[in-house]
Order: sequence, then structure tokens, then C-alpha cells
Amino acid sequence: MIQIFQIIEEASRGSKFYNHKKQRQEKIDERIRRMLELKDSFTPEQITRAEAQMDALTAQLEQSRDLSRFIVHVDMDAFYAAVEMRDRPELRDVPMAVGSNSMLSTSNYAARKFGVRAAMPGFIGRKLCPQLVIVPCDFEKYRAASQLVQQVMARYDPDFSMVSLDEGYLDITDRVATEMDGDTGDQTEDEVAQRLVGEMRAEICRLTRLTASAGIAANGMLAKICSDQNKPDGQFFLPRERPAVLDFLRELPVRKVSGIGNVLSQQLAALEVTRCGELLERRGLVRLLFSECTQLSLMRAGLGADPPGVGRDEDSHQKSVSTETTFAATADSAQLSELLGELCQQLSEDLRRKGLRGRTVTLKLKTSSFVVRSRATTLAEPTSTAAALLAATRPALARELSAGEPLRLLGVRASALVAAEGAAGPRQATLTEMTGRAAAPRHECPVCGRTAGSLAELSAHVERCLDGEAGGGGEQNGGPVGGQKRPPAPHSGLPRTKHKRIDSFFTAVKRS
DNA sequence: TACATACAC
DNA sequence: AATGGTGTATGTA
Repeated sequence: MIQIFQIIEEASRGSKFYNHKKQRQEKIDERIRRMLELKDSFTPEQITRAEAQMDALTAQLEQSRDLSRFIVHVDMDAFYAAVEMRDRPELRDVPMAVGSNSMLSTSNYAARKFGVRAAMPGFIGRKLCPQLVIVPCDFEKYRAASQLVQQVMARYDPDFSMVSLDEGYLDITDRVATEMDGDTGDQTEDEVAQRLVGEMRAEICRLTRLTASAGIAANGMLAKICSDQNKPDGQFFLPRERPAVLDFLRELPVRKVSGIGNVLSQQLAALEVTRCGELLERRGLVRLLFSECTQLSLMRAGLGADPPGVGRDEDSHQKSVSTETTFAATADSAQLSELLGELCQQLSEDLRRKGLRGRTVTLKLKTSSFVVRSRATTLAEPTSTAAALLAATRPALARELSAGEPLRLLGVRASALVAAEGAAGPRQATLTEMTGRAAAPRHECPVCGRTAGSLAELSAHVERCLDGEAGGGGEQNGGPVGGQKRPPAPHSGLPRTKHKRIDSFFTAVKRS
């Protein structure tokens, strides 16, 4: 499988993308060299002292360690690909990916055997696997499937929170407690939690014909790692006991922890830290070489001591709104200027739709050699008009253009957001706003196939259907639910999110 | 506040 | 021949 690396290398070598990536890596290497130099200058006393300071932090984290909750992370398996395979049986047994020639969003497991991965351009995927079938994204479908998944999750925790269309967190502690009050035989709390999650996954599967994996642990950080352990179509339970948590983490690659990415894991590797357990052993170096913020999150990763919340916090609001696009590189200022106008128009619409205005406007650009730059302007008054956005960014574009290098991307962002006149106030967008509505003009129950008169009715029906109470399973499909005589009106012309987007569904959002 | 970087999905 | 878009957080000046 070293071949995979070689094929990718072969296909990339010499390209501007590749060159840029190499340059970036050189910068990282240089940073690491400087870090190691600094490290070699530390005296044993310095390190001992740093360790003592970290021990204080550790004690503090131990003190606040909360093992009282059952947090669940649910992750749909190869989500987009799974939806396409479900709807097109001919794709079932072939290597396939969802996306385009320039970017793949997901691949199925057959394609993964060839090294075809998310975030890989399609043309490289085809080099790795000539039979690869590439299916374009169909977000309406993924949204509809996600809605069903969410409907199930809501039954286990009405305050669940989605991270994206295919992934979310629940706190099922209360649900477990309720269950324990009834007759659970001689099942322990832990067993009940696992059974409930198994049932939830089964319901998701029944409703969507898609599989989900899940992790159950004392906090979201651990639950997320756990959901990856028995993927696909599996679950993993990590007991809520300090020794079990520490044992689990000791050998776990640091890269598995959300927040430790490419760069930080390279830095850590240079310090001979590749496992979470080693974060604790080398805490002195962590203290001396990383920022306070990074120290804290690394110690949390080593100890598995993270707050148990599922992203619930009430008064958090959206910080920025942006739109950007990639195109064939050009230095033609008329063309770029026209595009900038369109982007400002788009951003203006997005801001208005969300009832927001921005005081800081940022132009983003990427040169043909993949160098990214941003130019920000702060206005006297917050705005949401295309004209003002354009006025704030056009001069910056002109300045950058005078360098003469062709551009391959332009983007505009509004930040320092405030509520527009008469709007509700800067707040997080609701899930519905961000993901759009389920595209089911005939509100058809995915379990029994009958139609309901409205979304609300359908929801209620699906609840009953999942509970096995609707019609006792004896009735035929097709009869409307709730005595409805006619199929409902197609659907209320609510604004649809246009699906020019490729993968933009950061919905770390609380449902409201 | 401006800009760059890292990260997630 | 060819490598995405949206958003958050953080470090630094």
C-alpha cells in the first residue's frame, strides 16, 4: 500500500498545489527545528519545575473531572456515499465516491481499499482506482436523510446538537435514569446506556436504511473518539471511570483527538509524543513549548478530562458570514471585479436572510500559486448592502491586482456582526436555516410509507410508527396518516439554500 | 484591529 | 490539466 502514496505523489508532483504544499511543509519543519533548539536549551531543573506546574494544572483538571454524564457521539457511516448507494443499488458493490473531478466529499468502503478518500480530488481518485464511479453531490437528499436521523436522536435527547449533517452529540443521562426507574431486569446503568444507543442506531437504520456508529463516554471529546472505534455500523462504550479512561487514552494516537491536526501532531511527534499517554509523561516540555491554551487542551487530551456539555451554550452567536469561490486562475481585472460584485451581492443576501449586518468586511484571495491573503476594512457603520461591501473590498482587490499575479479564488466575509434593524439579534442560526428543509413534498413515512398532511403530523406519526403503535403493522402502504383525504400541498415556498455549496455545513448549532 | 495559521467537516 | 467552501479559534503584531 506504499503504492498509494507513490501514485498520489506521481499525480501531484510539479503542480502548483504540490509546490505550495511543499513550501508550507518546509515552514513547518523550520518551526519544528526552532522548537527543538529551544528544547535542547532547557536545563533539567527548568523541566522539573515545568512538570510541577503542570501537575498543578492536572490536579485542577482532576478536580473538575465530571464522570456523571452519558454523552453519545453519533456518526453516520460514509454518509453521502451511503445515501447514494441506498438509492442506486447498482452502486452497492463498486468503488464509488461522492463529489467531482476536483474534489471528493466521501468515498465508500470499497473505494477506500484503493486509497480513495474524502478531500481528495476526483482525478487522483481515478488514478488510484480507474473503475471509480464519481457521483455528484445531492444535498437535498442528504438533508432529508439527516432530518430523519435527527428525528430519532430527538427521542433520546431533545437537546441533542448536530455538528454537521452526519454527526451529532446527545446527553442521554436523563433518558438512562428514566429507564432505570422502570423495569430493566438486572441491567446496570452502563448496560442500559449501551442498549439505548443500540436501539437508537437500529431506529436510525430502520428509518433511513443507513448505518450509524456511536461512542458512549463521559464527555464529548471521548465519545467522539469512541464512535470511531467500531466503525462502520458499530458502537463503543468507554466506562465512566478514571482508570478506564486513562487506560484507553494511554496508547491512543494523539491525532485521533479532535483539535490535534496535521501541524500539532507533527510538532508533538518531534517531541516523541505520538500517544495521548505520552502527553502526560512529557508534560514539562508541553508546558515549556506551547501556548497556555494549547497546554490546557493537550492535558485534557491526556487525561480525558473535558467538560461534558454537548455544545449547548445559550448565548453564543454567529461570528461571521462569508462566501467564496474558486475559478480558473486569471489576472483580468474586469473579470475579477465583476466576480467580486457578484460575491458581494451573494453575501448581502446571506446577511439579510440571517438578519445581520457586519462592521468588518474582509476580502480573501488566493493566488494561482495557492498563497492565501486577506484584507480587512472596518466600517463606521455595520452594513448588509452589496454596494457597501463592494466599496469596502474593491480598492483592496485593485491593490492586490497590481502585483500582477493571477488569482484562483475570491471571497468576501462580514464579521463584527450585529442584529439588523428590527431583527431578533445576533444569534446562532437554527438548524433549519442552515440545513434547509427536508425535501419531501408528499410527507411520506419512511417506516410504513403512508402519507401525512403536514410535517408536524408526519413527525408525530413517525414517532408512533417507531414505537410500533401505528396501525400495528397490518395495514397496507399508501393510506394517508391522520385521516387526511388528500395528499398535502407540495410545500410552502420557503427559501431554499441554494446548493452551489460543496461542503459547508458547519452546523455546530443548538436546535431552537 | 489586521493578518496569518490551524482545525473541523 | 487538474486540489472546495463555511465557520471558529488562536497567536502575534
